[in-house]
Amino acid sequence: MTKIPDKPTLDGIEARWIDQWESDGTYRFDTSAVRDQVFAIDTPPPTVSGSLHVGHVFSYTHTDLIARYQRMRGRKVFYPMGWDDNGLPTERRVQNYFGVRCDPSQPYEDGFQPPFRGDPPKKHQAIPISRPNFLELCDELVEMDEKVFEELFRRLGLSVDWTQHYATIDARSRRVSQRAFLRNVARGEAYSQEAPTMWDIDFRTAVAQAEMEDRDRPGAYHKIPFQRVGSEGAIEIDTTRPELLAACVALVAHPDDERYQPLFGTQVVVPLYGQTVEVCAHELAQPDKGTGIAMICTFGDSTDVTWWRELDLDLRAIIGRDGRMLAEAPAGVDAEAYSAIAGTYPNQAQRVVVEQLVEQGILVGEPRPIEHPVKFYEKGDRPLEIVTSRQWYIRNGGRGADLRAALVDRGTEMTWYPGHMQHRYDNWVEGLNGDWLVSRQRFFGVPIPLWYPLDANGEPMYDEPIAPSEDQLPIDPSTDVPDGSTADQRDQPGGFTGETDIFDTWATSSLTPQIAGHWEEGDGLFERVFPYDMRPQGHDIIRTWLFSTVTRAHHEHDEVPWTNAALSGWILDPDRKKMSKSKGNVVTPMGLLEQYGTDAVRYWSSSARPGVDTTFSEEQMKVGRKLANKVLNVSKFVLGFGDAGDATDAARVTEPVDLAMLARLDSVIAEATSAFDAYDYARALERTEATFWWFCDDYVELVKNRAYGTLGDEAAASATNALRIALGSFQRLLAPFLPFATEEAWSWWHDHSIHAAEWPTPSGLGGDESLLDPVVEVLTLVRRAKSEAKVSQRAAVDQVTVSAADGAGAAIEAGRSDLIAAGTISTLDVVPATDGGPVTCDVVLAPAD
RNA sequence: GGGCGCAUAGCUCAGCUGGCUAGAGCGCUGCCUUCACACGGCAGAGGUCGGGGGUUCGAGCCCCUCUGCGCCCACCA
Repeated sequence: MTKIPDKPTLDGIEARWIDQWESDGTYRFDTSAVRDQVFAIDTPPPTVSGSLHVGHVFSYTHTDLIARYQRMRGRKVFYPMGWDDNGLPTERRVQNYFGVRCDPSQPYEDGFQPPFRGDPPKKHQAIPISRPNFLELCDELVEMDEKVFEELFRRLGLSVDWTQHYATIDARSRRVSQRAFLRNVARGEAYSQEAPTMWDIDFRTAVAQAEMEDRDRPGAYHKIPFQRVGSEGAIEIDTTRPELLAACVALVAHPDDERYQPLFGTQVVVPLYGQTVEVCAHELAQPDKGTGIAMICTFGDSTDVTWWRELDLDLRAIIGRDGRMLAEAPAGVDAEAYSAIAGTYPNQAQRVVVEQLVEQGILVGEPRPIEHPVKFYEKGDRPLEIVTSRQWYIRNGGRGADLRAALVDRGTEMTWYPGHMQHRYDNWVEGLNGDWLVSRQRFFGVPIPLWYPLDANGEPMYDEPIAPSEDQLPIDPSTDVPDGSTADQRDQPGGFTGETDIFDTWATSSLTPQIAGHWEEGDGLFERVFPYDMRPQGHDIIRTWLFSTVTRAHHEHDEVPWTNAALSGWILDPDRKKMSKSKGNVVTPMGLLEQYGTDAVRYWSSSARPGVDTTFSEEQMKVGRKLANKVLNVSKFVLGFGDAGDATDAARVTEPVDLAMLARLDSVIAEATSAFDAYDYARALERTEATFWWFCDDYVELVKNRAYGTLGDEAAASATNALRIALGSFQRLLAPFLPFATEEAWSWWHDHSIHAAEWPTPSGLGGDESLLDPVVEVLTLVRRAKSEAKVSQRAAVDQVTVSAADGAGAAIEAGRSDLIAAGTISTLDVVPATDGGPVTCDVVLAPAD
C-alpha cells in the first residue's frame, strides 16, 4: 500500500509499473499448471522486418484484453510472444538496409562489413556477398528489429510472459519445423514433384496459391489466324499474350461448340513459328470468350497447365527462371523466327512479335485494349510466370476431396469471432486447386532437411531422399552430412547432394502452437497448452496462417490446434486516405503512446468490436485519457473517506439508495462477464464505462454529503462501504482496458497487483436497482433549473415540488435526505402525479444574496 | 460469376432473442473557477434509423426487393 498522492497523475505511470510487473513476474506462466487450469494463446508472431504501425497496437491490445480477463478469472494464462523473422521480407530488408545482395557463388568473407548500415544512397549498386555472410546480416538486423518490437509491446502493456518467446528462425523453430515436415514426408503427406508452378521472376522462387493476388492490368486482344493444314481457310483466335505463340501446343474449344466441332482433331499451323498443332476439345474452353477458341501455350496461365495435363500435350517451354525467353527455340519451332525474341522479357517479346505480325500482314485488325486481372505474387512487382521446376508440397486438400472435406470440417470444430469469418475459411478451402507448395528458392529460412543420393552419372535420385534422424535436428543439408556418408562424397557421382531449397515462412509459422508449446522437446509444456484456447489474428491471413496451422495440426495431431479463433479488423484512416504519411507528421505507435498515454490508446483499440474495421481516432484516445484520469480521481476521493486499508463491510450497507447502486453494479458485472466470455471486450467496456460514469457523476454526487457524515455515522458507513465495494469492482472491471491507471489506484489500498486479483462477482445484496432512476431524475431537474437560471450548482433552493407516480414517489422518498443535501434544498415535497406521467419538478430558487 | 459484411445525430459508433419517449462519446451552444477531478463539472440543441414493399397489436431489429460502399473467393484466351 502506498500513500494516495495529493495530485494523482498519469504521467510516467507506464515505466514504473512495467518495471514492477517484470520484477514481480506478474505475468509469468505457471509451468506446473494442468491443462484444465490453463488458458493458452497462440500469439501471432509479427513480421519483425516490417514497420511498426498502429495496426499492431490495435490487434495486440485485443488479445491482451482477453488474456487479462482470463487471468483474473483464475486461469493460468499461457501468453507467449514470437517473432516471424525468417523469409523474404527479412531478406529484402537486409538488401535495402545494408546495400548488399545474396550471391551463393561468392566465397565467405570472414569479418565482412557491409557498405552501409541504414539508408544506402538510391544510386548504390548492391554488393554481392556470400550466402553465409548474407545470413549473418539477416541475424544482425533481425536482432535489432526485435528489440524495437519488444520495447513497443512492453510499453503497450501486453501481459506477455517474456520468458516464453521464440523466433521462427531460431534453433527450436527450425527443429520443430523440420521434425514436422519429416513426419509429413514419412506419412506421405509431403512429396516432391517436377511440375509447372507459379514463379516470381524477380525473386526467382516458386510461389504458393495463398500468396498470389489478382491485379487489374491493361492488356489487349490480338486476333491471329492459324492456317489449316490440308484444307483452305484459317481459324482465328484472340490472345492477350501473342509473345507466347512460340510456346503454342494446341488450340482448344468447347466440345459442344458447333462452330468448331468439325475441326476437332485437325491440324493448324502456328503463324511466324511454323509448328503444327492440333485442334482439341475441352469443357474449360468458354465459347463466349474471344472467338470461342483459344491457343494453349506452355504456359500462359493455369488453365493452360490443366489443358496440357489433361489433353496430354507436348511441352514447349520458352520462359526461363529469370523471366527471359530461353536462348534456344523449343522443338518444332522455327529457330530463326524465334531468335528475334530469345533473351527478352515477355513485355519486350510482345512488342517484337506484334511488330512482326503487323509487318507480315498476319494480325487481323487492331489490338483491342482491355483491362484484365493478372496474377501477381503479393510482394512482387511483375506478373507471375509459369515455370517447370521440382518443388515440395504438403497435401492440403487442393488435390483430394476427402482431405478437403476433412479440413472444412475442422473449421466447424472451433468458434469463430465474429462468426461470419468462417465463410472465408470455407470459401478458401473449397476453392483450392493444388497442394501447398512449401519449398522456396531463397536463402534466409529453415532448410528443407533432406539429401538426395547421386547416381553413377551424378544425377540426384529425388524419389529416394535421405532424411536425418529426429535427434539430429535442426540440420542444414548444405553443410551437414547424412549418416554413413563423408563430406568428400558431396556432389560426387555415387555420393549425395544437399537440398538447397528452404521452407516458405508459412511452413514454419503454421507450427506456432508446436513451437511455442515446445512440442516433442521433452519438458511437458506441450501437454499443458495444446490444443490452445485462442488464436487471435487478422482476417487477411485466414487463408495462409490460419488454414496452414489447421492443416499441420490435422496431419500431426488429428485435432484442431485451438478452440477459438478471434479475428481482428483493420485500421482505416479518418480521411479514408493512406495513413498520415502524406501529411508529414507520421503517426508512430510509440508517439501515440507517449502523447496520450498507453491506457488512452488501449481504450481506443478496445472500443472497436471484434473483427470490425475501425477508424483511426485520436479523439477516442482523448476520451480514454479522460477515463483513466477519472479512475485516479474518483479513487482518491472514495478512499479519502474513513480508514485506510482494503477492508469493506457489506453488512454496513443499509441505505436503499446504496443497495440500489450495488444492484446496478451487479448487473454490469454480469453483463461484462458474459461479454468477455464471448470475446466481446468492446461490449464489456461499453457497459462498464457507461455505468462507471453514472457512478461518478450521479451516485457519488448524490451521496457524498452523507459520506462526509452530515447524516450520522450509520448513514455515512453505509455510503462509504458501498462506495468502496463499487470502487473495487470498477477498478477490476476496467483493469484489462486500463492496466496502468487501475493498477496505480488499486495500489493505494492493496498490496498485490490488480492483475492478479479476482474478477469481480455480483455482491448479491438484493437492492432494488430501479430505485435510483427517479432520484437521479429529480437531481437532474434541479440541476437544470439552476443551469437555466444561470446560477451555480451550489446555489440554495427554497422549495422543490416533485410530481411523480406512486412507484417513483416512493423511490424519491428513499433518496430524500441525499437529494436535499446534493441539491442544497430547504424543502422537498413529493405529490402524486395526477395523470401518472413522468416525474416533473417545480423548483423555487432561494433569492441571491 | 460466387460468397460475406456495412448503411442509425455534423463525426465515430452502441442498440444483444422485435416492446416504454431511439442512446453514448466527440463536436456544437449556454452556464458553473462547487472543499476528488479545469487533463474538470452541469445543462441544452440536434435523428422521417439508406429507398420501397411485407409480416405483426407493435419493426432500427424479422422477410422480400432496390440503391450505395467495402471485403473475400473465382480458369488471366
